[in-house]
Amino acid sequence: MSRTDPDLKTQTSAAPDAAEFLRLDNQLCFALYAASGLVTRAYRPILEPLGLTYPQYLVMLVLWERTPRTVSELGEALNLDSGTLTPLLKRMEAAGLVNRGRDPADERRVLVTLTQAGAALKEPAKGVPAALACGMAMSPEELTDLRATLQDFARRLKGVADEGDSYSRPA
Amino acid sequence: MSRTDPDLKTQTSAAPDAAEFLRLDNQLCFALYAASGLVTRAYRPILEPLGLTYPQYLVMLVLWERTPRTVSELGEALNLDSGTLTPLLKRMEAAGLVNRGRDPADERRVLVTLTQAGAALKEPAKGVPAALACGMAMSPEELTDLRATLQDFARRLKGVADEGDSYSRPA
DNA sequence: TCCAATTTGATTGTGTACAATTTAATAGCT
DNA sequence: AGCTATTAAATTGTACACAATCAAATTGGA
Repeated sequence: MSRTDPDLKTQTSAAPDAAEFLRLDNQLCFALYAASGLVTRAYRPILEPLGLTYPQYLVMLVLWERTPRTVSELGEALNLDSGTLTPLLKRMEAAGLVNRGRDPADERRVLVTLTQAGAALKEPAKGVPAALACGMAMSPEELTDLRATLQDFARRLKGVADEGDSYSRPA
Repeated sequence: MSRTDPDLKTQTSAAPDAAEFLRLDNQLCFALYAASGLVTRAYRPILEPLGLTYPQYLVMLVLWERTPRTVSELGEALNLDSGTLTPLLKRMEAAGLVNRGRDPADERRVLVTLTQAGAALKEPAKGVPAALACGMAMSPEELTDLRATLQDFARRLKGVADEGDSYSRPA
């Protein structure tokens, strides 16, 4: 018995019985969890010269599309709440990438805009996707399929999460 | 022009030009990042009654398979380093789920074992996969395909990451 | 034997993440 | 106007996550 597989339990996928079947989504969720960590890790050395972390890069992608944005708009786009975004944006402000200021029309809102340096960073950042893509070597079809599957998966999971915390729903 | 899509830029996937093509893996990586967050969120209400977070649940899955395990074995299985695992395991020790002790044969190693309470938690935890799976409603084929694709994707990404930090390689 | 290189965890510092609470401001109703 | 409910961020507290560094133990020669 020389199984040297370090994964949770990579079955031979021959004939999964009941117990194994239940383990399948554990494997799937873990695969997702692990792949996400690898994404962050893969981006790190590429983004480091730009002075960005991966979540900060995602914020910049949104801001490069259109600006200004409110904190809640960023949160909706990235699936993050203010408890995550506020300190993240403060660090980006300290780095001179963005400005934060209250919306005069509605003082509850905080408008996030790009500084000149932040806008200028778009140019060197154009090489980022290629730098990553050249390493993973997936075909456009594979990329498209996986993305579509993940988005479908995410839509279903969002449903599960919404059922879970019933108290956070309008009623 | 009434585009109300909150995503980064969900194209119509008609005829991607060069710029759009480069954006594809941004979308893919973000989809992965977002889906991973949703996994953690979906597990939260299910694991909360067991007193576990999702990473802690992953550690328990490994320990329920076989015990004892060293910290580095856990790290290899879960793709986490000691800086993450040490405090996590200490919290689990404080919660009475695991014991930690040096290996008499090699004092550098720390052996993690299950307490009675930790081992007993396996029973109620058996309902966890079903609780999650019943909500996402994916066919076994879909689950298997997505898992396989993700693992393939992860293998390639691992390659990219290893190229990135060239200083962490043996030489 | 002795000692340099390696291995293994722990520690430190920074940066996400999110639930729960708080604060401030707007909107809606009477 | 005055009051209540709602909304938007910020804050607080807890929990990952990893790079860099440190300390202790083991290993492998010379």
